[in-house]
Amino acid sequence: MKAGRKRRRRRDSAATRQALFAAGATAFAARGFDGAGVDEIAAAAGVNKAMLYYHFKSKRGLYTAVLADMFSAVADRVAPLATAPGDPAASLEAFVDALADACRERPHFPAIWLRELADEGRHLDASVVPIVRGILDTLAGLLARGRREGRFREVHPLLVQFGIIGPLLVYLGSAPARRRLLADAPQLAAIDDEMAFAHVKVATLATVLADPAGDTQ
Amino acid sequence: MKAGRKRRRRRDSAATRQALFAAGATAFAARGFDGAGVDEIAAAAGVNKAMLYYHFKSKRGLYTAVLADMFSAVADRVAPLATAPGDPAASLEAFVDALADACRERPHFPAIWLRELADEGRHLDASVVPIVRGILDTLAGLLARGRREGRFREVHPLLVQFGIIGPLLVYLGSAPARRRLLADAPQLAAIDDEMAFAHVKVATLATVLADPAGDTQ
DNA sequence: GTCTATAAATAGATAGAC
DNA sequence: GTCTATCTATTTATAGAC
Repeated sequence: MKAGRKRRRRRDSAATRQALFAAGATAFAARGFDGAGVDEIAAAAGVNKAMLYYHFKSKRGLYTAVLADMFSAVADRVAPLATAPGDPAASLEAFVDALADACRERPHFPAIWLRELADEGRHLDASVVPIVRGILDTLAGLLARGRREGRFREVHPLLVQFGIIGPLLVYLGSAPARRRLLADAPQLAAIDDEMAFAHVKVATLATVLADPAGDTQ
Repeated sequence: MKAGRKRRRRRDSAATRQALFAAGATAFAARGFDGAGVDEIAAAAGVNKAMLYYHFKSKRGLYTAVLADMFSAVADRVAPLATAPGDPAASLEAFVDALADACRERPHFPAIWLRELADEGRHLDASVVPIVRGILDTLAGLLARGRREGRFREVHPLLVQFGIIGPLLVYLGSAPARRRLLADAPQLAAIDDEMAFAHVKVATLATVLADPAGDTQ
């Protein structure tokens, strides 16, 4: 009975933390770090505001937890691709899929990343920086492998990175804005997710694949 | 003398307004609508805070003025491209250049647009919506022309739009963040603007150009 | 048109009871 | 672990003198 009570308490605590996390992620995506208020976050989570400070220490602490979860998810997925066997082009497509999957599981992901890019890293905790950096290093490794194997041209990793996340984040992150702006043009607003991902892959491969003729420049 | 005084007063007033506009654009780009404070904006402009309300009515009024200037500049530049004579592919590259030029003249442009995309249109005044819409319509017209002439495949205008502005805004808008995150890897951080624009053009054309063989699917 | 002073509201954060 | 009540700082905005 004592143990039972303990277990229940622990589960409730984890549920509270999880509710705050989810509400925070949603609020930060929709309104940004400065726009989201701790009052609304707590209200949306259905818990008291003081709980936010108990579980995450501060508004910034909650934000950092959301960011770490986001970027870790991507980093874990893409890590194997830098040294994976097989066609580098397939690995590059898998890199796009990994990003797309992480975004699908976390609807708050694209908007938060878009804001973070514009934010001069002001809200980016030092603990998250290496994670983001790891993602870029993985892509650079993948591109180097493709080049060693003669499949890829020499391209700047950041340009490839931006060529992928740019359209992806803008497409997924602007969905709410699109619904407002294009409410009167449904045929314009209608896009299929898979079509968008395929588009990104075509565009990306076109910039990195070596000329079939064989010259690398 | 009376006229002279009048003229001088008018010029000073315009200068005040212009200083507020510039300071506001910079602050909104760096910190977002909610993150930027009217106090800092006025201080950065070197004028009194009350002047902001006199000239722009509210913080939101200033923000709307900045947005209208941004999107009007793009809309004006691209407008002729929908019906321009000549190769549609060249027009599409000119579309990219028009965006790039507007960003070059307005360093605040990319970051503000990035934030706006994530913002569910919350800070987008109704007067600005048709301007943004016009840009998209121009691109749709350009793509339709290219398809009529057999040069382009059938592609969703929004995908092309996102394929262009995504990398472009992310590349240009993340410059401050990049300087922070990649301070220790200058060879990674070093990108030439022209290289980035060329990259975007290659990626875009690859997704819209019809197969040279002639089949449109 | 420009400034000073201040109102009015809201923000993030904490102390302490339970 | 959770809630109530509150503190303090900051924010947008305005009234009124010059």
